[in-house]
Amino acid sequence: MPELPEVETTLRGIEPYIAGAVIDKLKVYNGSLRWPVTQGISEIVKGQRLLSLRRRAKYLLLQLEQGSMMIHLGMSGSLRLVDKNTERRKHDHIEMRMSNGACLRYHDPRRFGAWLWSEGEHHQLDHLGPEPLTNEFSGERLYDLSRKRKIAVKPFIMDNKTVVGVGNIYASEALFRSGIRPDREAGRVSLQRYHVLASNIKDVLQAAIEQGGTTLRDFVNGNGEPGYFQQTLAVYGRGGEPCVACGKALSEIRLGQRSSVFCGRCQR
DNA sequence: CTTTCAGCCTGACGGC
DNA sequence: TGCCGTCAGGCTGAAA
Repeated sequence: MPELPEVETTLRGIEPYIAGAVIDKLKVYNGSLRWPVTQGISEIVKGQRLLSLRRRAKYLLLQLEQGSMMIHLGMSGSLRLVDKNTERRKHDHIEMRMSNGACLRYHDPRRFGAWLWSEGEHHQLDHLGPEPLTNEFSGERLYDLSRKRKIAVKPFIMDNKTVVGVGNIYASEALFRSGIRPDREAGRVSLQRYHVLASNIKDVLQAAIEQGGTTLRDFVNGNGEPGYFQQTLAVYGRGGEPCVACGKALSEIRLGQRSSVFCGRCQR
């Protein structure tokens, strides 16, 4: 499940091999993704130079001479660079061949991802909050946005309007590090504690991005799946197991349809 | 306005 | 062995 660090790692992994090259061919084998892949995209992008790549939230944006392609990896998507003769795997839905020989394949078993072209803005980006690793995202922002909000703090920080790129794994870990219960009302967390939380969100994401850097070579003839799983997770996926800090069995509840694991002693 | 929730999809896994 | 139900989860859009 790619979260922001995995998307950032994917960007850094593929960018050196395809930026500046011309798209020779884009082949869509199965365009039935989260939204249908843009009609006629192969003809639109053929022969266009890929000018630059960037990331916004968990979206990858590929700037072309005319318009841009926006890719989302959804729950199970990945991109990898392969030799063009490599046999296509099951769930390899899109292939992009470049003038320099690079061949990029989009793999997505659950097809929750997206691959769209637009001449102008991609409206999915219209109402996104700030990037977590910028100064726009801060404890003050969390505090200000949460006043009088009854929503639990965990779904509050996972809301893309609050801050982008904080999925279930990193929300759970950041709350544990901050000693805040995930089901606490967002409006009942102090400014001081939101400072700590914002700082921990930045730290866990930054650490994961740095770890991702060690797996970049996997994007060339590798599986294209960066190793977020290598990161030590204190609570995520550990319901019932002992807290790494105090030993008490970790609690597991559901918030906003997502499993939430926390320590009832360390988090208040 | 805020909050909740169904639905999209496949693979892994547990129970029988 | 295989069948069935459940879970995983980002995001949207509709309902409450």
